[in-house]
Amino acid sequence: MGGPGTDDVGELLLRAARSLRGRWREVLEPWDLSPHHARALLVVARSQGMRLSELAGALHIAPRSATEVVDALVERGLVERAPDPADRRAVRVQLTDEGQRVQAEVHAARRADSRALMARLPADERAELARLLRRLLADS
Amino acid sequence: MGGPGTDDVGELLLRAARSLRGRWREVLEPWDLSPHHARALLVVARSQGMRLSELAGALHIAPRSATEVVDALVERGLVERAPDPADRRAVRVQLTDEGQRVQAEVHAARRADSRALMARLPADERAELARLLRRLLADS
DNA sequence: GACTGATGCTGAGGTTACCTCACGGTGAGG
DNA sequence: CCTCACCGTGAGGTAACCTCAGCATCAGTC
Repeated sequence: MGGPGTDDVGELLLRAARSLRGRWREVLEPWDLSPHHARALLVVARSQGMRLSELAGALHIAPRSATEVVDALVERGLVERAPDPADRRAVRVQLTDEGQRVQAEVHAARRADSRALMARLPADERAELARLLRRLLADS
Repeated sequence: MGGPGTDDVGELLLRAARSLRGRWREVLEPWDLSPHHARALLVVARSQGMRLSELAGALHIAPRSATEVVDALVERGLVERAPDPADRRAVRVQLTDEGQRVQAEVHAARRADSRALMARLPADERAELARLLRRLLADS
């Protein structure tokens, strides 16, 4: 808008985040992954063999919805379900080799892009930005 | 990876924005408005009598989708369609009195909330944050 | 003044990412 | 072994998008 002075820092924050997400979406195109699925892939990579319900928690979605996310990733051959030997109700989710590979590539690409954006600021200002954001998030 | 210090400023940015949006959603509850509809209401308020296609542009959605947004707001009695005297194909959208009232309230509430969050930072740091974010947004 | 091609909105129908509810399989404590 | 809690999933629903087709209208050409 270019309102008066846009003293509204919140609006700036949202716009910056939107820009970042837009870039991310573009970055993901080569792999034909939605940001959503990429995020799930990353979470699974972070803790292999996690339960479906844990995944749901990590993604802040209902357990039922985690089933669908996993279905989609399984269909793409990126993750697989494995029975939990200790609890036959539970299902453990882990990356396939393909999933491992894709996850690594995507993660690297995202990181590179994020870094490219942040390169607009010199290192010290970037650190300052991080500090300020962390402070905002102190207690949610 | 939660790496050492999460040098990933991008992630912090996204998290801060998510937190802000979550709060916004709560703020809107009393009016039973989705963030989406509230945003549309605000856009219409900013330029009364705008065309549906303009609204679509401002919201970055397809023209067809603007029809639906307006339908919803009309149903809630917040906006109304008016014929464009100069072009009988076009439809102009404007706030009803109720819409005007609600928009003002919502806008004030959102602003107050954003301000409450930002109050975690002293004024000078807030200004610094705004400066840094603006720089990130410099060109898309 | 009629023809042609663009433009503005909307009906029909599809997709994605969520949700709740109900259910069968399983674990765990009394 | 019985009940009660918990795990994942089928069924079915919603919100916010989309594309495509169609009708009304406008603007320029002859």
